[in-house]
Amino acid sequence: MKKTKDDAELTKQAIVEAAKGLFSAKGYAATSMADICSAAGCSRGGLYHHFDSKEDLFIYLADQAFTVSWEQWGEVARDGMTATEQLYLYADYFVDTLQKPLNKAGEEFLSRIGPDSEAGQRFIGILQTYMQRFESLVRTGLERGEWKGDNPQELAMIILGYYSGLSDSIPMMDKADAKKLYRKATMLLLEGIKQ
Amino acid sequence: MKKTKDDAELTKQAIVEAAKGLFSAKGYAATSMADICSAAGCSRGGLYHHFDSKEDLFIYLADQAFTVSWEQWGEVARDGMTATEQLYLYADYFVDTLQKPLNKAGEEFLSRIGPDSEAGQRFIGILQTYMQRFESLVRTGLERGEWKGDNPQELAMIILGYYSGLSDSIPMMDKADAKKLYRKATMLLLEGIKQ
DNA sequence: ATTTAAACAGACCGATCAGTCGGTCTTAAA
DNA sequence: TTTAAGACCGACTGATCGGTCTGTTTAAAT
Repeated sequence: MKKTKDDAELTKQAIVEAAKGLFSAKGYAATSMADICSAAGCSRGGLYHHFDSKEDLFIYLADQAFTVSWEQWGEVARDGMTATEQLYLYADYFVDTLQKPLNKAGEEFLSRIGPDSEAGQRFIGILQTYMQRFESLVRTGLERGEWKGDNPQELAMIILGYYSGLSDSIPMMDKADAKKLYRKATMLLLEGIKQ
Repeated sequence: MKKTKDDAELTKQAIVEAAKGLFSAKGYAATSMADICSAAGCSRGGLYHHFDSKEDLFIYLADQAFTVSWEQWGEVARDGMTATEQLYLYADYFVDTLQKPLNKAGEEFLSRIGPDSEAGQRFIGILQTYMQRFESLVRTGLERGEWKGDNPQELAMIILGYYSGLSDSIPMMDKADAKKLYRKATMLLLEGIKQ
Protein backbone atom coordinates (compact mmCIF):
# COMPACT_ATOMS: atom_id res chain seq x y z
CA MET A 1 0.00 0.00 0.00
CA LYS A 2 1.25 3.42 -0.93
CA LYS A 3 0.56 4.77 2.50
CA THR A 4 0.06 3.05 5.78
CA LYS A 5 -3.45 2.27 6.93
CA ASP A 6 -2.98 5.08 9.44
CA ASP A 7 -1.97 7.50 6.72
CA ALA A 8 -5.06 6.62 4.77
CA GLU A 9 -7.25 7.21 7.78
CA LEU A 10 -5.55 10.57 8.23
CA THR A 11 -6.35 11.51 4.66
CA LYS A 12 -9.93 10.40 5.13
CA GLN A 13 -10.34 12.54 8.22
CA ALA A 14 -8.76 15.52 6.45
CA ILE A 15 -11.38 15.13 3.76
CA VAL A 16 -14.15 14.90 6.34
CA GLU A 17 -12.96 18.00 8.19
CA ALA A 18 -12.61 19.99 4.99
CA ALA A 19 -16.03 18.89 3.81
CA LYS A 20 -17.62 19.70 7.16
CA GLY A 21 -16.30 23.25 7.05
CA LEU A 22 -17.31 23.83 3.46
CA PHE A 23 -20.77 22.28 3.73
CA SER A 24 -21.39 24.34 6.85
CA ALA A 25 -20.22 27.56 5.25
CA LYS A 26 -21.58 27.22 1.73
CA GLY A 27 -24.28 24.60 1.86
CA TYR A 28 -24.49 21.21 0.20
CA ALA A 29 -25.10 22.05 -3.44
CA ALA A 30 -22.75 25.01 -3.49
CA THR A 31 -19.85 22.87 -2.28
CA SER A 32 -18.23 20.91 -5.09
CA MET A 33 -16.12 17.82 -4.69
CA ALA A 34 -13.28 19.80 -6.25
CA ASP A 35 -13.63 22.41 -3.50
CA ILE A 36 -13.33 19.71 -0.88
CA CYS A 37 -10.27 18.23 -2.58
CA SER A 38 -8.54 21.59 -2.67
CA ALA A 39 -9.24 22.19 1.00
CA ALA A 40 -8.21 18.69 2.00
CA GLY A 41 -5.16 18.63 -0.22
CA CYS A 42 -5.96 15.56 -2.21
CA SER A 43 -7.10 14.71 -5.70
CA ARG A 44 -10.59 13.93 -6.83
CA GLY A 45 -9.55 10.40 -7.53
CA GLY A 46 -8.25 10.10 -4.00
CA LEU A 47 -11.48 11.39 -2.57
CA TYR A 48 -13.53 8.87 -4.53
CA HIS A 49 -11.26 6.17 -3.23
CA HIS A 50 -12.52 6.91 0.28
CA PHE A 51 -16.13 7.79 -0.49
CA ASP A 52 -18.44 6.39 -3.12
CA SER A 53 -20.29 9.62 -3.75
CA LYS A 54 -21.04 13.09 -2.49
CA GLU A 55 -24.09 11.75 -0.71
CA ASP A 56 -22.00 9.07 0.91
CA LEU A 57 -19.51 11.63 2.16
CA PHE A 58 -22.19 13.89 3.57
CA ILE A 59 -23.94 11.13 5.45
CA TYR A 60 -20.67 9.82 6.86
CA LEU A 61 -19.75 13.31 7.97
CA ALA A 62 -23.14 14.11 9.46
CA ASP A 63 -23.23 10.85 11.37
CA GLN A 64 -19.79 11.46 12.80
CA ALA A 65 -20.50 15.10 13.71
CA PHE A 66 -23.75 14.34 15.49
CA THR A 67 -22.38 11.31 17.26
CA VAL A 68 -19.25 13.10 18.39
CA SER A 69 -21.29 16.04 19.61
CA TRP A 70 -23.39 13.91 21.96
CA GLU A 71 -20.34 11.97 23.09
CA GLN A 72 -18.56 15.15 24.12
CA TRP A 73 -21.66 16.34 25.89
CA GLY A 74 -22.07 13.00 27.63
CA GLU A 75 -18.54 13.09 28.96
CA VAL A 76 -19.18 16.31 30.83
CA ALA A 77 -22.86 16.04 31.71
CA ARG A 78 -23.39 14.35 35.02
CA ASP A 79 -26.53 12.79 36.44
CA GLY A 80 -26.28 15.08 39.40
CA MET A 81 -26.80 18.11 37.20
CA THR A 82 -30.21 19.67 36.87
CA ALA A 83 -31.82 19.51 33.45
CA THR A 84 -31.38 23.26 33.27
CA GLU A 85 -27.64 22.91 33.79
CA GLN A 86 -27.54 20.17 31.19
CA LEU A 87 -29.34 22.43 28.74
CA TYR A 88 -26.81 25.20 29.22
CA LEU A 89 -24.11 22.65 28.63
CA TYR A 90 -25.85 21.49 25.48
CA ALA A 91 -25.95 25.04 24.19
CA ASP A 92 -22.19 25.26 24.60
CA TYR A 93 -21.55 22.09 22.64
CA PHE A 94 -24.01 23.16 20.03
CA VAL A 95 -21.75 26.11 19.34
CA ASP A 96 -18.52 24.17 19.67
CA THR A 97 -19.26 21.44 17.20
CA LEU A 98 -20.44 24.04 14.71
CA GLN A 99 -23.18 21.64 13.92
CA LYS A 100 -25.26 24.79 13.84
CA PRO A 101 -25.03 25.49 10.13
CA LEU A 102 -24.61 21.81 9.39
CA ASN A 103 -28.33 21.49 10.07
CA LYS A 104 -28.95 23.87 7.22
CA ALA A 105 -26.85 21.88 4.84
CA GLY A 106 -28.67 18.81 6.08
CA GLU A 107 -32.06 20.20 5.18
CA GLU A 108 -30.82 21.20 1.78
CA PHE A 109 -29.33 17.75 1.35
CA LEU A 110 -32.57 16.08 2.33
CA SER A 111 -34.77 18.16 0.08
CA ARG A 112 -32.36 17.58 -2.79
CA ILE A 113 -32.16 13.81 -2.66
CA GLY A 114 -35.67 13.30 -1.35
CA PRO A 115 -36.72 11.74 1.97
CA ASP A 116 -37.61 8.45 0.28
CA SER A 117 -34.25 7.70 -1.26
CA GLU A 118 -31.96 5.30 0.52
CA ALA A 119 -29.56 8.07 1.47
CA GLY A 120 -32.50 10.17 2.64
CA GLN A 121 -33.69 7.37 4.89
CA ARG A 122 -30.25 6.94 6.39
CA PHE A 123 -29.95 10.65 7.04
CA ILE A 124 -33.40 10.84 8.61
CA GLY A 125 -32.39 7.97 10.83
CA ILE A 126 -29.35 9.90 12.02
CA LEU A 127 -31.46 12.96 12.70
CA GLN A 128 -34.05 10.95 14.60
CA THR A 129 -31.42 9.39 16.81
CA TYR A 130 -30.11 12.85 17.55
CA MET A 131 -33.57 14.22 18.23
CA GLN A 132 -34.46 11.37 20.57
CA ARG A 133 -31.37 12.03 22.58
CA PHE A 134 -32.38 15.67 22.96
CA GLU A 135 -35.97 14.73 23.66
CA SER A 136 -34.88 12.58 26.57
CA LEU A 137 -33.04 15.57 27.98
CA VAL A 138 -36.20 17.62 27.73
CA ARG A 139 -38.28 14.84 29.23
CA THR A 140 -35.95 14.79 32.21
CA GLY A 141 -36.55 18.48 32.76
CA LEU A 142 -40.29 17.99 32.60
CA GLU A 143 -40.43 14.90 34.78
CA ARG A 144 -38.30 16.46 37.45
CA GLY A 145 -40.69 19.36 37.50
CA GLU A 146 -38.02 21.84 36.50
CA TRP A 147 -39.88 22.95 33.41
CA LYS A 148 -43.50 23.51 32.52
CA GLY A 149 -45.22 21.51 29.81
CA ASP A 150 -46.59 18.09 29.00
CA ASN A 151 -45.32 17.46 25.47
CA PRO A 152 -41.59 16.70 25.50
CA GLN A 153 -41.51 15.97 21.79
CA GLU A 154 -43.00 19.32 20.83
CA LEU A 155 -40.91 21.19 23.35
CA ALA A 156 -37.76 19.47 22.12
CA MET A 157 -38.62 20.44 18.56
CA ILE A 158 -39.16 24.04 19.55
CA ILE A 159 -35.94 24.33 21.52
CA LEU A 160 -33.86 22.64 18.84
CA GLY A 161 -35.36 24.98 16.27
CA TYR A 162 -34.54 27.82 18.60
CA TYR A 163 -30.87 26.92 18.74
CA SER A 164 -30.73 26.16 15.06
CA GLY A 165 -32.34 29.44 14.04
CA LEU A 166 -30.09 31.35 16.35
CA SER A 167 -27.12 30.39 14.25
CA ASP A 168 -28.49 32.25 11.25
CA SER A 169 -27.42 35.67 12.32
CA ILE A 170 -24.06 34.56 13.61
CA PRO A 171 -21.87 33.47 10.75
CA MET A 172 -19.12 35.89 11.71
CA MET A 173 -19.15 35.72 15.50
CA ASP A 174 -16.29 34.00 17.27
CA LYS A 175 -17.11 31.07 19.48
CA ALA A 176 -16.83 33.00 22.72
CA ASP A 177 -19.38 35.59 21.64
CA ALA A 178 -21.59 32.92 20.15
CA LYS A 179 -21.59 31.02 23.44
CA LYS A 180 -22.55 34.19 25.27
CA LEU A 181 -25.45 34.70 22.93
CA TYR A 182 -26.57 31.10 23.30
CA ARG A 183 -26.42 31.33 27.07
CA LYS A 184 -28.44 34.50 27.04
CA ALA A 185 -30.95 32.97 24.65
CA THR A 186 -31.22 29.91 26.88
CA MET A 187 -31.87 32.15 29.87
CA LEU A 188 -34.55 34.01 27.92
CA LEU A 189 -36.27 30.77 27.07
CA LEU A 190 -36.15 29.61 30.66
CA GLU A 191 -37.27 32.82 32.31
CA GLY A 192 -39.46 34.27 29.57
CA ILE A 193 -39.31 37.83 28.37
CA LYS A 194 -42.57 38.95 29.91
CA GLN A 195 -42.23 41.50 32.67
CA MET B 1 -47.18 43.79 -28.28
CA LYS B 2 -48.09 40.15 -28.25
CA LYS B 3 -49.89 40.41 -24.98
CA THR B 4 -51.32 43.35 -23.15
CA LYS B 5 -49.24 45.06 -20.50
CA ASP B 6 -51.59 43.46 -17.99
CA ASP B 7 -51.02 40.02 -19.44
CA ALA B 8 -47.30 40.54 -19.21
CA GLU B 9 -47.58 41.56 -15.58
CA LEU B 10 -49.66 38.46 -14.98
CA THR B 11 -46.96 36.28 -16.49
CA LYS B 12 -44.34 38.04 -14.40
CA GLN B 13 -46.28 37.42 -11.22
CA ALA B 14 -46.80 33.78 -12.18
CA ILE B 15 -43.05 33.45 -12.50
CA VAL B 16 -42.52 35.14 -9.15
CA GLU B 17 -45.04 32.90 -7.40
CA ALA B 18 -43.61 29.76 -8.94
CA ALA B 19 -40.09 30.82 -8.05
CA LYS B 20 -41.07 31.68 -4.48
CA GLY B 21 -42.54 28.25 -3.95
CA LEU B 22 -39.62 26.43 -5.46
CA PHE B 23 -36.91 28.48 -3.76
CA SER B 24 -38.69 27.98 -0.45
CA ALA B 25 -39.07 24.26 -0.94
CA LYS B 26 -35.78 23.32 -2.57
CA GLY B 27 -33.41 26.18 -1.87
CA TYR B 28 -31.69 28.58 -4.23
CA ALA B 29 -29.08 26.44 -5.94
CA ALA B 30 -31.29 23.39 -6.24
CA THR B 31 -33.96 25.35 -8.09
CA SER B 32 -33.15 25.72 -11.78
CA MET B 33 -34.54 28.34 -14.09
CA ALA B 34 -36.04 25.47 -16.09
CA ASP B 35 -37.87 24.30 -12.97
CA ILE B 36 -39.34 27.74 -12.52
CA CYS B 37 -40.40 27.90 -16.16
CA SER B 38 -42.16 24.57 -15.92
CA ALA B 39 -44.00 25.64 -12.80
CA ALA B 40 -44.90 29.04 -14.19
CA GLY B 41 -45.86 27.70 -17.60
CA CYS B 42 -43.55 29.80 -19.70
CA SER B 43 -40.37 29.32 -21.67
CA ARG B 44 -36.86 30.13 -20.57
CA GLY B 45 -36.75 32.88 -23.13
CA GLY B 46 -39.88 34.37 -21.67
CA LEU B 47 -38.48 34.27 -18.18
CA TYR B 48 -35.32 36.06 -19.24
CA HIS B 49 -37.49 38.67 -20.89
CA HIS B 50 -38.80 39.64 -17.46
CA PHE B 51 -35.68 39.10 -15.36
CA ASP B 52 -32.06 39.66 -16.26
CA SER B 53 -30.73 36.77 -14.22
CA LYS B 54 -31.46 34.26 -11.49
CA GLU B 55 -30.03 36.68 -8.94
CA ASP B 56 -32.26 39.43 -10.27
CA LEU B 57 -35.32 37.24 -9.94
CA PHE B 58 -34.48 36.19 -6.41
CA ILE B 59 -33.91 39.71 -5.18
CA TYR B 60 -37.09 40.95 -6.81
CA LEU B 61 -39.01 38.12 -5.22
CA ALA B 62 -37.47 38.53 -1.79
CA ASP B 63 -38.11 42.25 -1.79
CA GLN B 64 -41.72 41.74 -2.73
CA ALA B 65 -42.28 38.96 -0.20
CA PHE B 66 -40.78 40.86 2.70
CA THR B 67 -42.49 44.10 1.80
CA VAL B 68 -45.88 42.48 1.33
CA SER B 69 -45.50 40.64 4.61
CA TRP B 70 -45.04 43.83 6.63
CA GLU B 71 -47.78 45.57 4.69
CA GLN B 72 -50.27 42.86 5.56
CA TRP B 73 -49.17 42.98 9.16
CA GLY B 74 -49.46 46.76 9.22
CA GLU B 75 -53.01 46.67 7.94
CA VAL B 76 -54.18 44.63 10.90
CA ALA B 77 -51.85 45.78 13.67
CA ARG B 78 -53.26 48.75 15.55
CA ASP B 79 -51.53 51.20 17.81
CA GLY B 80 -53.92 50.28 20.55
CA MET B 81 -52.57 46.73 20.65
CA THR B 82 -49.98 45.71 23.18
CA ALA B 83 -46.59 44.72 21.82
CA THR B 84 -47.37 41.20 22.93
CA GLU B 85 -50.51 41.15 20.82
CA GLN B 86 -48.55 42.58 17.91
CA LEU B 87 -45.97 39.82 18.30
CA TYR B 88 -48.64 37.12 18.17
CA LEU B 89 -49.95 38.78 15.04
CA TYR B 90 -46.47 38.82 13.56
CA ALA B 91 -46.13 35.09 14.21
CA ASP B 92 -49.30 34.49 12.22
CA TYR B 93 -48.09 36.46 9.23
CA PHE B 94 -44.71 34.82 9.46
CA VAL B 95 -46.46 31.54 8.79
CA ASP B 96 -48.86 32.92 6.21
CA THR B 97 -46.33 34.49 3.90
CA LEU B 98 -44.26 31.32 4.06
CA GLN B 99 -41.31 33.58 4.28
CA LYS B 100 -40.13 31.03 6.79
CA PRO B 101 -38.11 28.87 4.44
CA LEU B 102 -37.42 31.82 2.19
CA ASN B 103 -34.96 32.97 4.82
CA LYS B 104 -33.06 29.76 4.31
CA ALA B 105 -32.88 30.25 0.59
CA GLY B 106 -31.80 33.81 1.31
CA GLU B 107 -28.85 32.72 3.38
CA GLU B 108 -27.83 30.23 0.76
CA PHE B 109 -28.19 32.92 -1.86
CA LEU B 110 -26.06 35.34 0.11
CA SER B 111 -23.28 32.90 0.82
CA ARG B 112 -23.26 31.88 -2.81
CA ILE B 113 -22.94 35.29 -4.39
CA GLY B 114 -20.99 36.85 -1.53
CA PRO B 115 -22.03 39.76 0.69
CA ASP B 116 -19.82 42.19 -1.23
CA SER B 117 -21.33 41.70 -4.65
CA GLU B 118 -23.83 44.22 -5.87
CA ALA B 119 -26.67 41.72 -5.61
CA GLY B 120 -25.45 40.79 -2.14
CA GLN B 121 -25.53 44.42 -1.03
CA ARG B 122 -29.04 44.86 -2.36
CA PHE B 123 -30.23 41.73 -0.58
CA ILE B 124 -28.59 42.74 2.67
CA GLY B 125 -30.34 46.08 2.37
CA ILE B 126 -33.69 44.34 2.06
CA LEU B 127 -32.94 42.18 5.08
CA GLN B 128 -31.85 45.16 7.13
CA THR B 129 -35.01 47.06 6.34
CA TYR B 130 -36.98 44.04 7.43
CA MET B 131 -34.94 43.62 10.60
CA GLN B 132 -35.31 47.27 11.56
CA ARG B 133 -39.03 47.00 11.27
CA PHE B 134 -39.03 44.04 13.61
CA GLU B 135 -36.58 45.71 15.95
CA SER B 136 -38.91 48.66 16.34
CA LEU B 137 -41.65 46.25 17.34
CA VAL B 138 -39.38 44.78 19.99
CA ARG B 139 -38.31 48.22 21.16
CA THR B 140 -41.95 49.10 21.67
CA GLY B 141 -42.39 46.08 23.90
CA LEU B 142 -39.34 47.04 25.95
CA GLU B 143 -40.13 50.73 26.23
CA ARG B 144 -43.67 50.08 27.31
CA GLY B 145 -42.32 47.84 30.02
CA GLU B 146 -44.09 44.78 28.67
CA TRP B 147 -40.92 42.80 28.21
CA LYS B 148 -37.66 42.50 30.12
CA GLY B 149 -34.36 43.50 28.58
CA ASP B 150 -32.30 46.45 27.49
CA ASN B 151 -30.95 45.40 24.10
CA PRO B 152 -33.71 45.53 21.48
CA GLN B 153 -31.34 44.66 18.64
CA GLU B 154 -30.10 41.50 20.30
CA LEU B 155 -33.56 40.51 21.43
CA ALA B 156 -34.95 41.08 17.95
CA MET B 157 -32.21 38.90 16.49
CA ILE B 158 -32.95 36.13 18.96
CA ILE B 159 -36.71 36.18 18.38
CA LEU B 160 -36.37 36.29 14.61
CA GLY B 161 -33.95 33.38 14.77
CA TYR B 162 -36.47 31.61 16.98
CA TYR B 163 -39.23 31.94 14.41
CA SER B 164 -36.93 31.11 11.56
CA GLY B 165 -35.55 28.00 13.20
CA LEU B 166 -39.02 26.84 14.11
CA SER B 167 -39.82 26.39 10.46
CA ASP B 168 -37.16 23.70 10.07
CA SER B 169 -39.17 20.86 11.45
CA ILE B 170 -42.41 21.91 9.80
CA PRO B 171 -42.15 21.44 6.06
CA MET B 172 -45.21 19.20 5.98
CA MET B 173 -47.53 20.90 8.45
CA ASP B 174 -50.55 22.74 7.14
CA LYS B 175 -50.86 26.41 7.97
CA ALA B 176 -53.40 25.95 10.74
CA ASP B 177 -51.16 23.56 12.66
CA ALA B 178 -48.13 25.69 11.97
CA LYS B 179 -49.89 28.74 13.39
CA LYS B 180 -50.80 26.76 16.49
CA LEU B 181 -47.19 25.80 16.95
CA TYR B 182 -46.00 29.36 16.44
CA ARG B 183 -48.52 30.67 18.95
CA LYS B 184 -47.43 28.10 21.49
CA ALA B 185 -43.78 28.89 20.84
CA THR B 186 -44.51 32.59 21.27
CA MET B 187 -46.20 31.88 24.55
CA LEU B 188 -43.23 29.82 25.69
CA LEU B 189 -40.88 32.64 24.89
CA LEU B 190 -43.04 35.13 26.74
CA GLU B 191 -43.70 33.07 29.85
CA GLY B 192 -40.55 30.99 29.97
CA ILE B 193 -40.43 27.26 30.51
CA LYS B 194 -39.06 27.38 34.03
CA GLN B 195 -41.45 26.14 36.66
C1' DA C 1 -52.91 48.22 -44.13
C1' DT C 2 -48.43 48.77 -42.58
C1' DT C 3 -45.20 49.23 -39.14
C1' DT C 4 -43.26 48.76 -34.67
C1' DA C 5 -41.90 46.79 -30.65
C1' DA C 6 -43.13 44.25 -26.66
C1' DA C 7 -44.00 39.34 -25.32
C1' DC C 8 -42.75 35.29 -25.87
C1' DA C 9 -40.40 30.61 -27.68
C1' DG C 10 -36.66 27.36 -28.07
C1' DA C 11 -32.23 26.07 -30.05
C1' DC C 12 -27.74 26.81 -28.70
C1' DC C 13 -23.19 27.78 -25.97
C1' DG C 14 -19.68 27.63 -22.50
C1' DA C 15 -18.91 26.43 -17.87
C1' DT C 16 -19.25 23.37 -14.16
C1' DC C 17 -20.25 19.40 -11.79
C1' DA C 18 -20.48 14.42 -10.06
C1' DG C 19 -18.66 10.38 -11.18
C1' DT C 20 -15.44 6.97 -13.95
C1' DC C 21 -11.31 4.82 -15.45
C1' DG C 22 -6.79 3.58 -16.51
C1' DG C 23 -2.57 4.21 -14.73
C1' DT C 24 1.37 5.08 -11.09
C1' DC C 25 3.55 4.71 -6.80
C1' DT C 26 4.53 2.63 -2.45
C1' DT C 27 4.34 -0.65 1.13
C1' DA C 28 3.83 -5.12 2.97
C1' DA C 29 3.41 -9.90 2.19
C1' DA C 30 5.40 -14.14 -0.10
C1' DT D 1 13.33 -9.92 -5.04
C1' DT D 2 9.08 -10.46 -6.75
C1' DT D 3 4.35 -9.72 -6.34
C1' DA D 4 -0.06 -8.17 -4.94
C1' DA D 5 -3.01 -4.67 -3.51
C1' DG D 6 -4.23 -0.50 -1.33
C1' DA D 7 -3.60 4.65 -1.84
C1' DC D 8 -3.70 8.07 -4.91
C1' DC D 9 -3.67 10.83 -9.29
C1' DG D 10 -5.69 13.37 -13.24
C1' DA D 11 -7.71 13.19 -17.75
C1' DC D 12 -12.11 12.16 -19.48
C1' DT D 13 -17.47 11.72 -19.87
C1' DG D 14 -22.14 12.80 -19.87
C1' DA D 15 -25.45 15.60 -17.87
C1' DT D 16 -27.11 19.99 -16.23
C1' DC D 17 -27.26 24.72 -15.57
C1' DG D 18 -27.29 29.82 -16.34
C1' DG D 19 -27.39 32.79 -19.92
C1' DT D 20 -27.59 34.30 -25.01
C1' DC D 21 -29.40 34.76 -29.52
C1' DT D 22 -32.36 34.48 -33.30
C1' DG D 23 -36.79 34.12 -34.70
C1' DT D 24 -42.02 34.36 -34.37
C1' DT D 25 -46.37 36.10 -32.87
C1' DT D 26 -49.54 39.79 -31.93
C1' DA D 27 -51.51 44.01 -30.04
C1' DA D 28 -51.28 48.72 -30.65
C1' DA D 29 -49.70 52.97 -33.02
C1' DT D 30 -49.50 55.33 -37.56
